[in-house]
Amino acid sequence: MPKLAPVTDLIETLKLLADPTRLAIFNLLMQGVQCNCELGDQLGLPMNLISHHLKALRDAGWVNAERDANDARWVYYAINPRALNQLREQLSAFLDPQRIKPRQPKCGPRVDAAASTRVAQRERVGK
Amino acid sequence: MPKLAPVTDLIETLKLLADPTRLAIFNLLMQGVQCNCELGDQLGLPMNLISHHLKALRDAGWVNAERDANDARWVYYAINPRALNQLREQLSAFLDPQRIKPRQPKCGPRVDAAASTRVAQRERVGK
DNA sequence: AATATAATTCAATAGAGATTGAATTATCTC
DNA sequence: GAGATAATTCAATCTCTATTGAATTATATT
Repeated sequence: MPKLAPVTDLIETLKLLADPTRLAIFNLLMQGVQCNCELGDQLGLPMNLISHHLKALRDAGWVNAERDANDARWVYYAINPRALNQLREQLSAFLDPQRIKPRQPKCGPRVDAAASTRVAQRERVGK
Repeated sequence: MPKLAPVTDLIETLKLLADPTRLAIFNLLMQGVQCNCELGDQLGLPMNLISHHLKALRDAGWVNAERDANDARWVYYAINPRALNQLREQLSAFLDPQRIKPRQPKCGPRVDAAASTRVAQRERVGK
């Protein structure tokens, strides 16, 4: 079991987003409120499949569901704006270029006096 | 085949990032240059697996590889800063809250005169 | 109450890709 | 050149989960 602790939160986020169908649904919701059947029509997919992915998005708290006030058979889905912001911040923090620091790899020949000596020796020998 | 065209680029990006092992590798590289064996040690994973994921990251242009100048057996891996910025921008654009527009779902009972009428009628009938 | 509609749930299948182990390549040291 | 070391490549397996089809739930209409 590898040491993945530092990224366990993020991986859940990314796995959720990384499915083509689910991402396409999410993308349509980013254009505004939609109902299940409308999503299915636009993507050419059956309702139960849409439902399945919407459940995953709801369980994660990314999407809110609301029944039609006049006819409760219809359910409208919308992006949860708070969750969207958290998502943005989570990714932005992870990908922050400032995180990259100058660094000496711990393995490999040391780039120090010893190494310089070795190089010098090799060059002499090579001649 | 669903209409996923709008997200085909992004899905490649996300699939690449959404694997726990690969993300852990990426995360270590975000801390600075590392060689294969060092990554394997820290994650407790075999070199060939590390290699496999590094290849995927290199193929995508996210990671650069450079051989040690003194001993070419060692290869050092580092995040490609340009690619990192593109990645950030791609995700940031997709998740931009500004994209969400007010919208009437096209299905469901119309929230218009007809609907109001229906509601009014139902209420009368219900009584 | 009976029928129709929107959506969800459930069980089974199928497919993608991560992991594993072995073989191979490239480079260095002696 | 022979042996050692870092890394990669290859083929086979295993696992996870998206998809599919059928059954079920919830609500509305007549």
